[in-house]
Amino acid sequence: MNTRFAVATHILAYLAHAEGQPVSSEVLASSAGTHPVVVRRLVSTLREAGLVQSQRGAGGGTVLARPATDISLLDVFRAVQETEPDLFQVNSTNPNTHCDLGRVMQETLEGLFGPAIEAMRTALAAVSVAQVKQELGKHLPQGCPGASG
Amino acid sequence: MNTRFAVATHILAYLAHAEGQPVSSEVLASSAGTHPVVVRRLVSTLREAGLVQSQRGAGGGTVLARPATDISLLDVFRAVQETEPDLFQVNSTNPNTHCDLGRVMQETLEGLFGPAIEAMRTALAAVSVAQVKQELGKHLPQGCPGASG
DNA sequence: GAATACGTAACAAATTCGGTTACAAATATA
DNA sequence: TATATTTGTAACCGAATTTGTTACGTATTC
Repeated sequence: MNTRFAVATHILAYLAHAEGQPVSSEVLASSAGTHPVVVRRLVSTLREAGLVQSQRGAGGGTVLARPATDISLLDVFRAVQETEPDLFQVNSTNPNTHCDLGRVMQETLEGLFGPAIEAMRTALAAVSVAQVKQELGKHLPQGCPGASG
Repeated sequence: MNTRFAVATHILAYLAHAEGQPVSSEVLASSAGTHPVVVRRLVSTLREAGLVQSQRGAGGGTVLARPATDISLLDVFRAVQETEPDLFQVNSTNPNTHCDLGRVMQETLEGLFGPAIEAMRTALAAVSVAQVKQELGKHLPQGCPGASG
């Protein structure tokens, strides 16, 4: 799987910590251990999803579009995993023409996987970016930016 | 994502329907709309996981290693998704050395994603291959192999 | 011994992903 | 206005993954 979900969460947690101060893609990239352009790509996606806002030019950067308590991991997941409906990709390439078993199998599996996906969504929806930030603070050693205390 | 999970489930449902009669990779491939070697590769994985048994030679093929009611979708998922623990891959490549935020973020996300993954596992564990076969029968038009009635 | 069928290695084409460079557009500031 | 900063995005590369395919050895039945 790709790392977009994790990096996006990383970015959002960082923005939550910045508390409204615009953060540049360079800083975010440095923190997440990736390239600024990768960050900008991700931020573009997050912006389309309405999770962040960006400002060009000197002193610009990205800020959260709404309180961190109002952004769930499900929001993030939906934003960056454009293939979310295919989490369990069911399409077995070329379904056999014989009674169209392939299509039927697809329908059946979708129905059976549904509860699994729904369960995961529910669990993701229960966690906010604010919580992520809070957890991060707990785990960070003292003296680090974002550390509690 | 890859189609292995879906194809593997397809194969197992077919084997459940065959009720102990060995099924060749050619027949399975035809049903799943793929190549016999692809099936054999998958079957190899399922065999290592103890879900099926194979017999070489004329009249050979693959059969379920235990009752279809005792094989859950979670078993299948675990067997074919060797990257299961990375369902939510957290590693953001090169964590920044600064306070090792990358590692901390990884720990934090793993802790927060845990419940989501667990919820999905639980839901997958609740569905057996026998149920898949049964659902398939319901969806198949009458007169097709496996159709109910 | 011949036919059947699996087991597996090897390879190619397609896709995906992350990183990188490059450059236009926007914005603050001197 | 001129310059520095920063985003937005296209383009490309290399690595990895996935699927399909061929090839061939091995096991089993007849």
